[in-house]
Formats: sequence, structure tokens, C-alpha cells
Amino acid sequence: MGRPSLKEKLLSDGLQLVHKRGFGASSVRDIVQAAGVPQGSFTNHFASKEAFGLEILERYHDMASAAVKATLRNDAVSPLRRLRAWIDGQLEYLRQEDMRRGCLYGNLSAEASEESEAIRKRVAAVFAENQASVAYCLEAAIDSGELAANADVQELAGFIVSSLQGAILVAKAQRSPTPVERFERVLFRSVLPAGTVSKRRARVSR
Amino acid sequence: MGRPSLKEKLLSDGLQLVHKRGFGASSVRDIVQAAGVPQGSFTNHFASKEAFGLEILERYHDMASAAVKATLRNDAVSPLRRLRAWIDGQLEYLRQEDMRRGCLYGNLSAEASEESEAIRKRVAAVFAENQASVAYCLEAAIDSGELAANADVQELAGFIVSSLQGAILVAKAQRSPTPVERFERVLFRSVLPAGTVSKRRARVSR
DNA sequence: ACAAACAGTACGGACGTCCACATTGTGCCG
DNA sequence: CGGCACAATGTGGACGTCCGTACTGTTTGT
Repeated sequence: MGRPSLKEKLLSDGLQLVHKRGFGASSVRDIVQAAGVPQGSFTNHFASKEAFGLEILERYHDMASAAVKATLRNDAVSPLRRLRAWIDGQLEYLRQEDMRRGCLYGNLSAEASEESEAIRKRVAAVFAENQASVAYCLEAAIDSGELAANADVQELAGFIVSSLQGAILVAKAQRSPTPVERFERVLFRSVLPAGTVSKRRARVSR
Repeated sequence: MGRPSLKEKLLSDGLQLVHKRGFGASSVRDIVQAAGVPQGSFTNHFASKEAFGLEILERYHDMASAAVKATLRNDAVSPLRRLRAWIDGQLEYLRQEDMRRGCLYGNLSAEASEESEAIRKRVAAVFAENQASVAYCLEAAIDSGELAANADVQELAGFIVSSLQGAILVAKAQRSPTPVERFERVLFRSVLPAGTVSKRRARVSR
């Protein structure tokens, strides 16, 4: 039925463009040109530009999830090494385009939060999901004795996720990997070894 | 010479609008309407929308500088209390619009970095300036014995500035003050008391 | 043969910018 | 000391471009 679809090309090339130049700054014409497909194909496959945004967000999420599975949730490696590998992986990805891209989640959080409620909610959910993965890794760190047993895992995980976003954001403005590298150093030298954010009465932390 | 200028009104009302809705999402017509001035006044006072963006950035910077002077650089208060007051002040400001605004610096870093090199450079400079102010405060904390003497002040200050940006960014996506409150808790419970990011060989850290 | 995807173009509106002219406060000159 | 000229600002609309989206065929694989 039908012909081979150009949707894949639109999604993969479009994601690259939007990630580098921003969602609002990338017009539909820019996107179809980057993908080398005719204008009509965009309308054929996406009900609106917002729907396209949600799909590339999903695509980015697939990549990020794969990285999480290979690092944070990879029980074959010791917990704090996994956490470091997760951050190093992002740093390497950021360097590829001279720190210009930033994190798609953070970019969309800043620029699309007021334009599209659907995108804002998806980004918020992804942040929560990342926090859960970091928490999983920290839990393992407690079990293996790499982290103090009384550490509040959810609290630390949320702190790590948001602080990493900030480091990437500042790195984007300064076009330098320094903020992310510094985040990693301080995290491992100062936050985690001392790691004594003790659990408060309830474990909920939300 | 001439009549009383409407430039002030454009800048103050325009800043509010851009801060809440984003730079790209705010059209020139939106801005003049929010300020209640005719369209032509925008052209009269600003050579371009980018020039306007740089001016509201400067206006925002004036406000932020005043807050820094009253907190981080206020030697009448004990250093760590100043740092806490600085963060609390931002938190209060963010709450005013239900966490929708985020930080103008962070927003522009994410959305304007690829559109305007001038804005990107200004934002990067402001981040560096904030880092210097936090470092000033941490230096005072060492002198007063509130922070370990061997702490790497520049390293910690950079970490604090970027992590706060990230907390505000995530808070914006989640429409909740929790990430910023959590940042503050972890910072004071875990990073600063232990505070042992020791100075490396050179003090430069850049 | 039929459904699905391609493909080119058209459309109404919003965008940033520009322009021509009216208005008003200021300072100089008679 | 009164009026005039000028510069700065106000004011509304116009201009060309680009935007997201819709539409109407055409092609192609099953």
C-alpha cells in the first residue's frame, strides 16, 4: 500500500535542524528543505507544526532513553560509574556541534512552554522520567555502598537532573563545555561523596 | 527638544511581555499593544527588534544587579545568609507569575543564541558576572569561617549559577517551585557544608 | 484498482520594517 | 520678553516577505 514514506527523513533531519536552531526559528519551509522533500509532504504527515514538534520530541526521547538504558540502568556497571558515563555521553554529544545545540528538552522548556501546553507537559514528564532513572542509579549506589545509606535519593536525583540542564544551558550561551565539566566535577567531588541529604519524614519529595 | 518619550513604557511593559511569552513569540505589534503606544513609536526608538531585545536585557540586568547588591554583595549580612536571600528573592519573583516566566537570561540563552550573536554574548557575560558575585559572597564565607578555607570559590560559584538556572528552567516546565526549593535545600545541606571542592593548582578555573 | 504517499501551488494572515506627516517642547533671536 | 524655527517625538498606515496550512492532482506499490 502506497509508496516509501518521507516521514522518517522529515523527522530525523527536522530534529537536527530544530535542535540546533530552535523550534520557533525553524520554519516549515526550512524543515522540508533540510530534509530535501517537497513542501506537501509535511502537511501529508503532520497535522500541524505543533504535532511535528511532539513527534521529534518523541524521537529525541527514544535516543535519550537508549542512552539511559546503556548507562544509568545498566546494572553490569558500578552505579557511580554509570552516572558519570551518562553525563560524559551527553557532553560528547554536545561537543559535536560546538555546544550550540544544548538539550532539546531545555530548549523547548524555555521557548515552547507558553506556546504549546502539550509540549510543555511532555517536557515536564521527561524531566520526571530522567529523575526516576537517576534515582534508580543512586539507589543502586546505596546498595553497593558507594553512597551513604541515609541519602535522600529522590531529592538528589531531582537536583542532578535540573543542575545538568542548567550547566548545558550556560554552556550553550558561552559556547564552552566548561559549565558541564564543572558540574560533573563538583557533583562527584562535593555532592555525592558527602551525599548527606538525609531523607525527610516522608519519602515523597514532589 | 521634542515631547515626553514613550520609550520607557515600551521597555518596561515590553520586558514583562517578553519575559512571560518569549522573545520570538512576542511580535512588535504585541509589544506596542501591551504598552498602549502606537506602532510607529517602536520604530522611532529602536532600530530593530534585536536592538529592542538588547535594551530590555539591559533593563532586566539593572533589576538583577540591584538585587545582587542588596544580597550577595551586602557585607552587613553574614555570607551564607546573603546567598540564601538571593535565591529566595528570585524564588519569590518567579512565584509572582506562577513560575511561568523563568529567568530572562536562561530563556534568551535557549531561544536567541542562534538568532542573535549580540544577545548570546550579552547573556554569556551576565552569567559570568553573576558567577563573580557569588564568588565574592563565598570568599566572604571563607573569611567568616562559614565555608572551608580550601574551597574552590570560582568552581563552586559557577556551579551554583548554572544549577540555579537549571532549577528555574525545570520549574518553568513543571510549573512548580519545587525544583528551585530543592536546589536551595541540597545546596545548603550538601554542597556548602561539605564544601570541599578544593582549589586545584591554579586558581584560574575558566 | 485502490489506498497511500508524493508533489506543486495557492491562500489568508502576521511578521518586521519603513514612510509621510502631525504635534510639541526647547532655545535662539529680534 | 515674545514669537519663531527646529529637532525630537508621536501617529497611523502601507509594503513586501514569510509564515502555517489547505487543496488538487499525480504516482506507485500491493
